[in-house]
Amino acid sequence: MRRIARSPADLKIRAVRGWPARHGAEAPHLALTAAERAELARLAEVIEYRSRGSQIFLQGAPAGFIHLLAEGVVRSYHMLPNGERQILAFHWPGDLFGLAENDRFVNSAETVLPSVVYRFAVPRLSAFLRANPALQEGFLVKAMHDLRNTQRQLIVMGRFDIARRLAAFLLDCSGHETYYNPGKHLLTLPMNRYDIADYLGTSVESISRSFGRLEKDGLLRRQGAEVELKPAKLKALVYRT
Amino acid sequence: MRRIARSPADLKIRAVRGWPARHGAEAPHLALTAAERAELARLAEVIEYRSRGSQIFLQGAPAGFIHLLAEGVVRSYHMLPNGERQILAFHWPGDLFGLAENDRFVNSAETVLPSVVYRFAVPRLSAFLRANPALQEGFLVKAMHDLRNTQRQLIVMGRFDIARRLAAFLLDCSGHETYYNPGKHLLTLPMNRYDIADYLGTSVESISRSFGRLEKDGLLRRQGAEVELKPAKLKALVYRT
DNA sequence: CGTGACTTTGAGGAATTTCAAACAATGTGG
DNA sequence: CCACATTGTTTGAAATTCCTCAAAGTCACG
Repeated sequence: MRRIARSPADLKIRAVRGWPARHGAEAPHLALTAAERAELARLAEVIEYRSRGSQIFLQGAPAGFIHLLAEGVVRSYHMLPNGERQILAFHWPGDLFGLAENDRFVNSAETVLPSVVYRFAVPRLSAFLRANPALQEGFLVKAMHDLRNTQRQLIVMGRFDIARRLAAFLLDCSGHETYYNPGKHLLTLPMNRYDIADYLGTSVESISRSFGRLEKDGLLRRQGAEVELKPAKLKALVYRT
Repeated sequence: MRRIARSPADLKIRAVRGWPARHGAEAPHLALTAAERAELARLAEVIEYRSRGSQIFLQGAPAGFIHLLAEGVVRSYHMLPNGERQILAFHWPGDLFGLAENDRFVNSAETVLPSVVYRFAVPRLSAFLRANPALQEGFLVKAMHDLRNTQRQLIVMGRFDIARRLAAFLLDCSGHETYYNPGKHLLTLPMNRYDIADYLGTSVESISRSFGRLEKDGLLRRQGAEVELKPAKLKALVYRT
């Protein structure tokens, strides 16, 4: 972990409004003004994590900060007393993370890849948001965006079998163009099978078998560390029947 | 469905801050001023649903409103193309509901019991929140509260077997004193077994068998429509091992 | 008192987990 | 640059949980 300088240009918040402000195609990121970005960047400490699996914070620790991912991939997870791990979300650039309850982090966060994080002290950020209603509205929009996504995941966990969960997950990942080549339909998964299993509420073995099943049925092809997707067929599995 | 007059006194928002504003015991509801309550009540239309199972809105319908439950119990659920239903949340008085995406409701909502709902037109509410940063902060706090709860449910669905899911659910319900007598440990469940099954991602039969299992193991006793809980034993099952 | 909605029980079958082990990829020190 | 250790992935077989189908029991209400 190391503090570095960074330009406000890459500060962004990934969220779409549920109720669009104006109609038409909805941008995947909030429209922040240059001034807002600069101010936010000034408030934050920028932290670079140089390796995979770096701890960003631990559940139960005093929670004085809000985190915004600038670059890389992060996992938020919760450990149960028996050692089981449930990954609650993978975070991509533009995502906020680090929910608290009673001033303690509810979950832990670790890098999946080397990452860069903006870290905001809560009191300073709150004060700033109170003074900037437009930005605070942006944070509200982001929270509702995350709520929608978490609810969607709840549907997946409640009603899909493992192969279908995996298909839904792969389609989600393919929404992040840094790791997906839409021309060749080639997905480079940044996380390993254990991560996927702990995210989808199952075991590594079941994930591996589901990959096998989807491959046998022609919905994807494993190619070393990469996966060639057949998006139409995957969607048919996820959304039909 | 009927529109009725109602006093702003019962308008409340159920949420605890993750990062308490001041230290000490955290109130279970946001501290709204009388003026804020009155203003909000003035903005809203009050709708009374006189029977169980009344549709409040349907997924896919144009989403012009935010809903705030004043009285009763409501379920938010999502229907899959094959007719399966996943209940995403039960709402209690003080809960906001009705998430949208692209101006359409993502989920449906129905009353579980006769209920009273404040309905806010989105443009008017947004304008009002923009002009009242303190209230908008309250809505942000509420959204993060709901996000925490949804994540907790994700842990339950991802890592708990059915009996443990049920135990966790019953403990959640016992947090609502309208339906729980803490002296006698007597819980009056407002929803039926189908609702519980569709919330916990399982079948009615499994719910029934889990009730049987928990009863046999002495964690609860079924008494007609009510359930006598042994909270300590239920917590031991949910939080240990 | 009958009817429909809700709940419980039983039995067989399917999906998934668990345990074990082999296999593949990756990185490190000699 | 290779040998070896480590991490990550896949496969097999047995055990378990849960689902599905079927049916009986229970409750509330007109």
